[in-house]
Amino acid sequence: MDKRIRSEHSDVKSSMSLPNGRASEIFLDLQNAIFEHRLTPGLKLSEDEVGELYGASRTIVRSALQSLAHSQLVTIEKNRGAFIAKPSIAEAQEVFQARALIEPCVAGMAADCISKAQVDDLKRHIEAEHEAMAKGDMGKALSLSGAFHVIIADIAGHTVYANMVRQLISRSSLIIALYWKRQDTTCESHSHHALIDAFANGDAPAAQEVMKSHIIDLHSGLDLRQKSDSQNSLAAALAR
Amino acid sequence: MDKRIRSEHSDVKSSMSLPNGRASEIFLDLQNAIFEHRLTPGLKLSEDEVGELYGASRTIVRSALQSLAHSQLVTIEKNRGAFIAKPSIAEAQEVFQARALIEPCVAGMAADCISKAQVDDLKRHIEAEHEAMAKGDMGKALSLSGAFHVIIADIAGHTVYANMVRQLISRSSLIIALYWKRQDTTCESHSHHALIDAFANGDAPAAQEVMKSHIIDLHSGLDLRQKSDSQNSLAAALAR
DNA sequence: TGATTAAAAATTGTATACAATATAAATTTG
DNA sequence: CAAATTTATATTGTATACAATTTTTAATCA
Repeated sequence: MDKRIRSEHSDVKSSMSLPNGRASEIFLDLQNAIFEHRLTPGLKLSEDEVGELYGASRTIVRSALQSLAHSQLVTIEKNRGAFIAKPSIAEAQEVFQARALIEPCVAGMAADCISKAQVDDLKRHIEAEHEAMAKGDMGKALSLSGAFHVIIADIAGHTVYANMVRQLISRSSLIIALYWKRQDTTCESHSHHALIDAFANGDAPAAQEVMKSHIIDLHSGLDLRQKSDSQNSLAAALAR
Repeated sequence: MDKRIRSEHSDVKSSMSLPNGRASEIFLDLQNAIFEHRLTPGLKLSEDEVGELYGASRTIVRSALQSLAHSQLVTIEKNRGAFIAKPSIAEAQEVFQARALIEPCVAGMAADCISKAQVDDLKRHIEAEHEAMAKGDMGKALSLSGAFHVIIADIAGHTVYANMVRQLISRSSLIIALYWKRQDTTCESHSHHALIDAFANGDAPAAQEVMKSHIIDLHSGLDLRQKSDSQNSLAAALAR
C-alpha cells in the first residue's frame, strides 16, 4: 500500500518543548483530532471525560490541556474549563498575514538546501493527501495539507521559523474549520505541485513566489466578513 | 519621582494564555528575574525550592515551570528538572534573523497607527531606562530595553506579531546573557530615540528602516563565534 | 588508591483527596 | 405563574501522599 509517511506534522517532539510521556501522547492525539476537524471550535474538553477516555489522571490531562492552550488550540477559562479555541475574524486575518510574511521566506530557504530524497518525501506526502481525499477522509486530507507546510519549514532547517510555522498552521486548522467557504479543495494541491517543481529545480525565488500566492489564495478561500451580531440582526429582522 | 511605567513588558496577561492566578504570579516573577539577568542560563529551578520561596505547592510551581518551558526560557529534562535555558549559537542567529524579518514590519505598522499619547509613553519609557542605567541597575535597564520592543508590537495592534515579538525578546534576553560582548550599551538608546522620531512623524518607512538597522546592530553586538569545544581544545593544547 | 558497585537521600512523576467555584435543580415568594 | 433564592450537583483548583528515577554517599574489591 503506501509507505510510512512522516508521522503527523513531522516530529513535533524533538523541536517543541512538550510535557512528559503520558501527557504528550494525549496532547498529540487531541491535536490531531483538532487538525482533522473531529474536535471543532467551542467544544468543551472536560478533564474527567478526557482522563476517562485515555485512562489518565486529571494531573496528566491538565498538563496536556495547558500545552494545547499554549499553542492556542484551546482556551482555558478560570473555574470553567478548557474549550477548543474559536479564533476571531481579526485573528484569522492576522494569522494569514503572518503566514504571508514568513512562509515564502522559509520556502526560499528550503529551496536552497533541499535534497533529492526530501523532494521525493514531499511527492509521497502529496500522494498520501490525494489518497485520503479519494477515500473521502476530508479531515485527514486537510491535516496532511497543513503538515506539508510544516515539513517544508523543517527542511529549511530554521528552528525558530519552523516553530512559528507550526503554530500558524495549527491555528489555521481552526480558522478553516470556522471560516472556510470554498468547496473545490482540489485546486489546493495545484500549488503544492508547483512548489515541488520549484524545489526540484532549487529555484528559491520561484519557491518564494509560489508560496506567497498560495497563501494569498488560501486566505481568499475564507469568508472573513463581519457577520452583524445576532442581537442586532434580530432587531433588524423584526424592524421591517 | 517617576510616573508608573506600564508594568513589565506591558500586559502579558491579556494577550498570552497563562496559567491560573497563583502560578501566573510565579511565572511572571521568574520571567522578570530572567529578563533582569538575576537568574542566568543553566541554573536549576528545583520545584521544592521555588515552592518554598513563593509559599506555593509543587503543583503550582510545576505549572509555572511548564509555562516557562513553553516560552523556551526554561528547559525541562525528564526526571531531572527545570533549568534556565541556554540557547545555542545557532538558535541565537535564528532569533535575530527572525527579529530582523518581523520587527521592522511591526515598527512600520506601529508608525501608521501610533497616537500622540503613546509616543509620550515611549518617551517616558526611555527615561525610565536611563534612570535605571544611572542607578547602575543594569538588569532593570536591559529588561526595559527589551520591553520597549514589545510595547511597539502592542501598539501595532497585531496580536500574532506581538506574541512572536514577545517570544523573540524573551529569548534575546537569554542570548544577551550568554553572548553579549560590547560594553557601550549607551549607544543602544540612540536607536530607540531615532525610532521615536520616526513614530512622532508617522513615518512608517523610516521606522521600518531604523528598526532593521537597530536589530542588525544588536546582532553585531553578540559574539557568536563557535568556540572549539573543550574536548578538542584540550587535545589541541596538549598536542604541540 | 582508584574504580566499581550498593545503599541512601533527594527530586521528579503521578494519583488521589479535599477545597473552591460554577452550573443545574428545586424551592420559595411575590 | 414568573422571578428570585436556596439547595444540590458537578467541575475545576490546589495540596499532599506515594511511586519512579536520579543523584549522592558509602562500601567493596581489584
